[in-house]
Amino acid sequence: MPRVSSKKALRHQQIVAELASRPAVRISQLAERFGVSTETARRDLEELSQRGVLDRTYGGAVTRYIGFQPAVNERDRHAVAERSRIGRAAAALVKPGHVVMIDSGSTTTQFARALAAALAGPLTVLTNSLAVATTLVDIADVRVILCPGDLNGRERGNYGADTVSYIGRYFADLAFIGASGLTTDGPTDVESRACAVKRAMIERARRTVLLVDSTKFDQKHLEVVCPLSRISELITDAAPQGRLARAIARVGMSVRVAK
Amino acid sequence: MPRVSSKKALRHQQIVAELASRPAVRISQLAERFGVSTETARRDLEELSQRGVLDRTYGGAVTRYIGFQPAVNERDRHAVAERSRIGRAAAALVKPGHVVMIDSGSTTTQFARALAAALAGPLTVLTNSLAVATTLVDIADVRVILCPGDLNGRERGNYGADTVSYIGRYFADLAFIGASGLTTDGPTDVESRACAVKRAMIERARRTVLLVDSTKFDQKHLEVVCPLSRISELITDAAPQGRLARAIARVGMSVRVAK
DNA sequence: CCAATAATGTGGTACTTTCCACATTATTCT
DNA sequence: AGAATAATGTGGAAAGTACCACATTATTGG
Repeated sequence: MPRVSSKKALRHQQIVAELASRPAVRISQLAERFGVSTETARRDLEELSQRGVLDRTYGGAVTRYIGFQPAVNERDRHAVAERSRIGRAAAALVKPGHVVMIDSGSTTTQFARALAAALAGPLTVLTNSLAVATTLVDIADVRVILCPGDLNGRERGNYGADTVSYIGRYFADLAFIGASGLTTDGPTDVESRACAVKRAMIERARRTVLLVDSTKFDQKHLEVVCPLSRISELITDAAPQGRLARAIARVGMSVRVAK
Repeated sequence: MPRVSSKKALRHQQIVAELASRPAVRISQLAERFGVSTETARRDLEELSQRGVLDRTYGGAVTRYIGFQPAVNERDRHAVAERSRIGRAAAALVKPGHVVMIDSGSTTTQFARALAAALAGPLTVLTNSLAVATTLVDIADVRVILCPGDLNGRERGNYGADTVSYIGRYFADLAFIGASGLTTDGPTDVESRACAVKRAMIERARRTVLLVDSTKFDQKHLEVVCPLSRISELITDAAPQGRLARAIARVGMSVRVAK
């Protein structure tokens, strides 16, 4: 597996991140921004296009996933950048041959995009998210297993008893989970049925990686997903502080701040 | 006052339509297709961009509208009108409160669109197609149940043993099935796993409606889905002829020609 | 550390797009 | 019909992009 920190892979990730917040990029802009020749930028786009991550146009490229990313106002675009960084850091944890479970949500969708851009080698993905599924399905060597269930229109994901019991039939190396909040009691979410799906994934994975941006810290929502101790690793964009930081340290969770 | 039928307005409409089925258009292509100079095509895009309908790129434009469909191939694009008519006719069979199963495919996707436009009253939809699911999920009073399975990238649908056994847990009033061909032996398909899913739906539905356009008549493909006698109704765009017509009459299948 | 390989840059040519001013051709209004 | 206006085409210069072969510079694996 190529090092995620190689210059090329980094550019690829940033290109994908860029396309998450705007519909098109231009080769000349990319070349200037990355400080590389236009030829290199062109080769980047060519490669990503080959892998099905984006579509080439004359002079640039367009995103292939229009339909999932409204992201218009500046604040949203900012959040996209944070989530994209988190996604990239998380993608580095995935090794060839892994079986991973991916929750639904905007952060995990960014994670899927980063994975699509960075991945080389076989991978099996089980998810209840349509966005994650469609992002990864065109990538070579990736097998996507989509969970059944009642389709939730807002989240574009499957929930319900069927979803939970289906997940129970699999084992995974890693589960990547999002949440609406992270408290000293554990991750929380506004939606009960989403919590049940997250729990099911956590139960069936050797390790659980929680992906939340720092705005979620200390946000209490309807339901606690699981105790902090069930989370193996936290990936976020800024280090937790105070009580939350102490609670995290107490349970021995490793924290990675994506930069 | 701008006439809607002016050449310019017509081009504008066609450009927008084009961007509904592909992510990007190129000025040189548009100029050639419309038989106008590239300068005119450029002015078209410039104007549409000004009005917020699309986003300019170097050499072309990309759609600003979110929520479109996965790539359809060139051949499919031509038969859109026929399939749309078939879809509308099929939608008339669906009554409030029904439980329907919908196969994956371009014709059944058109059917889902027609259903979304025509529907009044509650409906439960079980499908293995991501396109069908996303088309219907936002419609009020429609419950969408998405089958599990291995996601097939080309078809944007779920297939496999899980899909089949999941379908076996439900009962439906109607199953809407597509096929690559229709012969005197029954509907045929190029893909074995797709056949298995169709069979499962047919098995669990009181009545089965087959949606195929007339270009599929007498097309033999890899595998026969089921005998003709298992199909309750055929909806197509032109009446079958010769042996096929006689075979259809013999089993008492009703035929509806959508116009 | 060296050799092999991957990634990147360079330079040149051919092609494409942009932009602009202006000519030409519809179309509309009275 | 005739004038005014809108739409479109033309041509050329400037800029941008694609493509290719090859040189140069990392990076990787022994």
